[in-house]
Amino acid sequence: MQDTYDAQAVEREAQEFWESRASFRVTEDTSRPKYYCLSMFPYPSGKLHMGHVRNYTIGDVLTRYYRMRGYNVLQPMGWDAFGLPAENAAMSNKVPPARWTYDNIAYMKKQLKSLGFALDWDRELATCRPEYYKWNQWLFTRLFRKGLAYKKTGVVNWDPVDQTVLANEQVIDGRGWRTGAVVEKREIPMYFLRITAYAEELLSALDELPGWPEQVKLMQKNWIGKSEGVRVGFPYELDGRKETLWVFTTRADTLMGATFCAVAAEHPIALHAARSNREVREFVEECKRGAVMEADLAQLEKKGLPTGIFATHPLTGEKIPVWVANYVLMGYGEGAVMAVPAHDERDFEFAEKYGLPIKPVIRHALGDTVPAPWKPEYAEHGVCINSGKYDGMDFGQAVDAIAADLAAKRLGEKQTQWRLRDWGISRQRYWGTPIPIIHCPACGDVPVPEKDLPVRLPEDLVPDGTGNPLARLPSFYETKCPQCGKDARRETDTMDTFVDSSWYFARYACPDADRMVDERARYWMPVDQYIGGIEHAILHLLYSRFFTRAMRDEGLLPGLAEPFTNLLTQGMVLAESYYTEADGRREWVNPADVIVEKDAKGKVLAARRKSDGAPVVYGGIGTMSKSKNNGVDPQALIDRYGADTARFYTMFASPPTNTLEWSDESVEGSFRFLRRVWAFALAQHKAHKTTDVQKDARHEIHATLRQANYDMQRHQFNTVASACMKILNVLEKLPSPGTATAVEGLSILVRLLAPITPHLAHHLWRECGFGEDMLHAAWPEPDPAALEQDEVELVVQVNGVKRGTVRVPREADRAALEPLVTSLDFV
RNA sequence: GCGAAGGUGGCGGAACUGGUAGACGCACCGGAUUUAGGUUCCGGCGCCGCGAGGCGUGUGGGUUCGAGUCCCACCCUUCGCACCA
Repeated sequence: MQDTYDAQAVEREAQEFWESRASFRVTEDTSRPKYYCLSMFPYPSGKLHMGHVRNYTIGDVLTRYYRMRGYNVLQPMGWDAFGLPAENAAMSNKVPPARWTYDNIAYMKKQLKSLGFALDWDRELATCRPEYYKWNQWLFTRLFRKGLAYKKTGVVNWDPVDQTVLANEQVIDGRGWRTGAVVEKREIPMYFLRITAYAEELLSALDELPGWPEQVKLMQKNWIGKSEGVRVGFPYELDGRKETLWVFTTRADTLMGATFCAVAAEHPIALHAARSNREVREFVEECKRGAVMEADLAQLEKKGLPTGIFATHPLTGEKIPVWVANYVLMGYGEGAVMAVPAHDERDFEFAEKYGLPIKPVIRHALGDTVPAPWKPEYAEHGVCINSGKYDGMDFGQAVDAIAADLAAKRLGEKQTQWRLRDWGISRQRYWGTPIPIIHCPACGDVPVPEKDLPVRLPEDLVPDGTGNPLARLPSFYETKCPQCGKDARRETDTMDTFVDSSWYFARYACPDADRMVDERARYWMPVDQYIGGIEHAILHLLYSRFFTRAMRDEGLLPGLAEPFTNLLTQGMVLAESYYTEADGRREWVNPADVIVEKDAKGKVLAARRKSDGAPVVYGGIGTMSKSKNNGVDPQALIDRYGADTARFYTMFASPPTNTLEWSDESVEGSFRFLRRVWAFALAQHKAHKTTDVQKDARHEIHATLRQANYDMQRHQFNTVASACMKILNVLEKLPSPGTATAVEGLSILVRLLAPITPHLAHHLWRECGFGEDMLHAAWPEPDPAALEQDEVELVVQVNGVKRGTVRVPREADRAALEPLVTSLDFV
């Protein structure tokens, strides 16, 4: 055994050992319980970032932990390889996205291997390969024939200078990121997946996911947004034609207080008014400017204009004005709302601003009137007033009565409304899965027949930022109709990359299958533990739940509804940022190049740049980003301290679900700990062995182990790491090496460390003679004799009234304790 | 704007059911060893105070014998967004 801890040598040796034995290759084995541990696959952006290291270390700790407990564990890895950054890189480097992507994959794979993850690389997949995206296309054509995929118009961000569609990300403050031009909304035909067909099931099944964080389930529930209400019709006339303006409301009890209606700028009424009224036309134009991002729209000042059109109130017969308003969205519900200013905050503000009538129809906690300013009580349920025959009814009675009266007039009925909308998957971009549709002038939209799949994406194009190069490539889009054989045009839009990531977990079970998935998926699915960033709490996870059901209903995954049994959402990795300021311009300085000065108590006094000593300003803590130059390259960490230190640090520094704030100093502490472990093991290695048992130390080690076992179960890896440090502290204080307690303590410590620092554990396990391959060493199960509590709980009473409990060590001398609390009684 | 989560020393975090707040690590301070140290070891370390003591878990209230933990209001930070109907 070497005198000093040489991480690089230890890690090389362990990795070669695992490689030579194919330690992590797994097959279906029905004799053992299976455990499918999956981390969200990376986008091949170039190199690993700290978020990857954290994510995959969590997965690897669980993988190795379950392996040591005898499970048949699958941990695969692949690449979410389609997407926008590859096109951007292509534009700046003049290299095809494919080339850039494959180069990145090769480099990042090398990095992942250097971290020693227990991955089955035989199952690697990349979504940009035809063998993979063929099945995106295949499933799409199946869903298309079923009507679960369909075409309609959707709204996109349009850059009028580059004549191209922009992603939300490419719109900055309402302008195109390359051109600076004000972005416009534009409606274009797109393909949608009918996720709303599964809305009810996606919602109700959340109750049967005990292994998911409540927070994520709640966010999904709110996202799906089931609401029970009434669809109400307001008749109106347009150029002599009788029409009905339909709105949806959850507050039909307030219908008698509706004093106007508001429609979206894209609504037919608004468009009609725009033709004859210049003001309305300008307002509609104004609403079209700007991006489609809903978070931005929500913060716009509420504005509107009367359309000059009046609708008839379905109950009173009164004429009420129809306004066009920027806060009404065409994509939600009917694109129109009825406004009840007295009992809705937004309508209240709007009515106040434009002098529209406010008619209270509900008795609320503060009375029968609704004086400004707005009070939340106005929106609460109450008894109807000023509502004619509905006076005195409560919410439920009024809704029932009004819905019945509307139904009698054929102007309404009860309806369930969902917030969830169908999923638009068309992207006017090159680097994605081609949508397998052929547009035939005679036959219409024809799905590509199975025998012609995949529709291959040419891999040698270089986009230039002015639209999809596929649309300029006749050899791609010129084709024949598969039905009639006449000239036809192939669809050039590609799929949203969320399609790729909505089923990859099932493909890992059978990466070489000649079908989308085969029977091996029945063995491995569902994923037992899924790990990934909290930022995917809604979209990716919801789409995956939808896809699993769609695949189930295609007969691909019989009986499977939920893809992920347990979900762990890791927190973001954050870092401090610093900048220098000159002429009002900020230059961001990487934290690695900053020296921080502290006072005698460790408080930060000042910071300066290493190179020239220039003072730098603290820019706060935040996610690692290029713009703030505060990224920490994990490769530097691995090169300097080794993979085990990187792994130990990321586990130890913070509980997995919290944000992790980067700290160079703590890395050093982790490395120092591993070196101490090495030194202790070396001393045992050299020592003369005795059978001496140090009772107190042994007791403390086992107590710490029990706590660590418990913490591992609840995924508190940071306290497991702390437990390792505590055990070493105990071991180092033993009077002499080589005792039975020292040897047993070391074997416990190494086994506890094995999931976190597998290379070091592997090496010490062999050197200290515990066995050849520690992957087969059982996780230390608590000693049943010691399982009895380490502490006993004493109930403290005063005059017979329970005043709490006191925990004392089991060995504590009760007689010695009693005098300290003479006024109390122990029970 | 809406939905979700979180605020504990100089820092990351412990504290399981309401019961000694600050485990473990970092930083910092003191000491020892060392030719030296960005080494190792030992000790100290919430704040105020010479001290006795007082104050302390974002802020302000409340429940309780007892609150980091439960309730109400507010402030701040982070994540998500297809705004609300």
